[in-house]
Amino acid sequence: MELQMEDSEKTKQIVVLLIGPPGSGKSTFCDTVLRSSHRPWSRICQDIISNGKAGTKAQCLKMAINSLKEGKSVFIDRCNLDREQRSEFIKLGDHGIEVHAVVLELPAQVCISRSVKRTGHEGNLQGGRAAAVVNKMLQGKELPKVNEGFSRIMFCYNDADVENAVNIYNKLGPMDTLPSGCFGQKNSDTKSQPGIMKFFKKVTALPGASSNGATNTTREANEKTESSRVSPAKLGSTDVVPTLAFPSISTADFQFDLDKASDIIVEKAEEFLPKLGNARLVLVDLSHGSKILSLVKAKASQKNIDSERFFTFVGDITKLRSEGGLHCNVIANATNWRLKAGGGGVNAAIFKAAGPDLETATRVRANTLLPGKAVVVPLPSTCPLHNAEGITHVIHVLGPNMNPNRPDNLNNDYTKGSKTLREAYTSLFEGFQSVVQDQSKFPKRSNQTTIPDSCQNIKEDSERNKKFKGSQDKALADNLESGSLEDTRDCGQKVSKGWSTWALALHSIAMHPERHENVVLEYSDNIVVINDQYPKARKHMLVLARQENLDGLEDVRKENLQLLQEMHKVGLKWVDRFQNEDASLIFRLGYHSVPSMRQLHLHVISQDFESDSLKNKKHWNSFTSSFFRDSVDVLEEVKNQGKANVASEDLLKGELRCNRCRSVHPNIPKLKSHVKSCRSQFPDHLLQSNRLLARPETKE
DNA sequence: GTTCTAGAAC
DNA sequence: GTTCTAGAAC
Repeated sequence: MELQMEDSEKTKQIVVLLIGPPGSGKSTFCDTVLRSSHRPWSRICQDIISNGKAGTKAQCLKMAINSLKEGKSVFIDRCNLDREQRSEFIKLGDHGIEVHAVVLELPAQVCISRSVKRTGHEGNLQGGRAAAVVNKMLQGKELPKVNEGFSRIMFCYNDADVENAVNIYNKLGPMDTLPSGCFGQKNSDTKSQPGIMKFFKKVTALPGASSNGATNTTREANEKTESSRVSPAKLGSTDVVPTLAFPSISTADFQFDLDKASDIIVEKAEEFLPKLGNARLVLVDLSHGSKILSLVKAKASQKNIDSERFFTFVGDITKLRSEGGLHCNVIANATNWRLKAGGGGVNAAIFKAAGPDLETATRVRANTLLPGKAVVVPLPSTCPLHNAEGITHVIHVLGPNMNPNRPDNLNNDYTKGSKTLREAYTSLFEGFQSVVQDQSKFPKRSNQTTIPDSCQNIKEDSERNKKFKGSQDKALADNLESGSLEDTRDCGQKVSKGWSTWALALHSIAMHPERHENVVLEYSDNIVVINDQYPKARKHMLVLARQENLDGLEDVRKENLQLLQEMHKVGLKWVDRFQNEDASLIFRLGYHSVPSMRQLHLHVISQDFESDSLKNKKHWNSFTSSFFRDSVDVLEEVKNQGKANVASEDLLKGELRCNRCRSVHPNIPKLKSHVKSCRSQFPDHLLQSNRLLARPETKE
């Protein structure tokens, strides 16, 4: 007891090994503790230790030693399922440092389904593979024992146990220690498993612990559990939750009233949380004494807003993960109307930390920003913020200017100011919402990669390289392969990597229709209309979008809706023209799920498919399977869910079916001869919603 | 995206 | 033998 008292006077570092399979909630555990603990922690996660990618055990050990030297306690966030895997980390405890284990023994099904569902995990375990991996790992599992060298082991079997454990470490101050022993284990092959509730009684009864923080900690944790205000499954539902970190808009330079601003922040957070799934919003400020943070914190708690999903955080918004242990995949930038680096505060810091990549990526999206508006900018994977902090998007947002010493201020008009600030947060949170939706449905994208995921990237790179093959010199190819260079051809504009030269033709026409008079049928500021060079039917033309960075359907977002509507309208106009010439022509308007050529283009194609250029299965299936996405459906989807669904390229390899009667044919010539004479009605699906455009008298 | 062609399918 | 496809090359 005496010893314990003495020890508690000094900082008492600990090493905590998390033990559990993928999906058991290890990362969430660490993140939650790191977020609010007063003890300096370092989370050592093998999944991201190598520049955001999976690394080795040796790297983890090295980093752990460094962190311990810096006086931090460490979480070892890797599976650590067998004794051998754990042994070297236990040795870290040789110099008076305690080594703890927290065992996340959640039902395998829970872990598997989380692993399968997860889209933002820093590791590499998505899709159905997860089940196999988790199962295999669990087979080799050895539960930790005190005699391995742990001074303390805690077992968690459900979310409530996990929450208790989190709280215990959460509240553990730098001087505090926790009682030694084995806690919470269910099937007792050890003697000391009093179960979680018994454990609390035991701890509060410990005389030596009564003066240190651990007692209070555990008691509070206990009370929290007993009052059962903890919503289940809040913890560990995914390992990395989509999180937006944002600074308070307009309250620094623009001198917006803090009290009013905090009302608006809380109001908007409350409004958006329900729309954001499990995603989190974090208000960040650099200083500990931040008034806006405390105001927001108080108001949020008054309104009973879920503090797991909306909270405040003190730290540098550009170093939240590396220095604060808080992983935010999206950060907001309180920017200036020119969307330029400089000025001061957050804007300068973010542009500086992100390097020139951010400026380039921003320029592609917008040149200026109005107060109340926001623009979402995906960070290229080359960007330091992406690599080091796991930030995939920066959302620039401009708030109202209430600073009387600055030009264009609102002259203390808070009616207008508040309206604009509300609008700013709405734009910001909507932007975040669109990112969350993208990332949950399309976790893989090379130029807009969400979370480091080496396997996906490798796969995608090789896919892209297929298109790329043979078109460039080897040096460039190698550079692209390693992801170190961006393609700077074509007007010197940066483009996402991987498009071969032939695939750029449409992009070039879209950007410079005036240079392609011979093929361009018409163009406006937003669209270019051309005949398809290799028409796959009697009439086949393309409506190209003229917007940069809109390479295909996958890139389409809500903000492009108007453009899509215009493209559709122009397509309809041409259908009308063609049908005036030949009323028997029947058309469909739509997009290829995955285009071969860069630049979003709408196909306007007659359904006869009478063409010598239609030569192979890929041609046929790209227009007649669900790989072809009808423009009407795309419009609906973008309107309702902020993006369009895209079908798998596998559909292109499917059997050859007649587009009318759906009969199967063995090869292209036979299919074509059948199609030429097939007079069956089109499938029901196409007869609905104007997917098929036919003149009334010819509609069969 | 197309062209070319080896070799599979018939 | 010819027809047709699939994959490499561009």
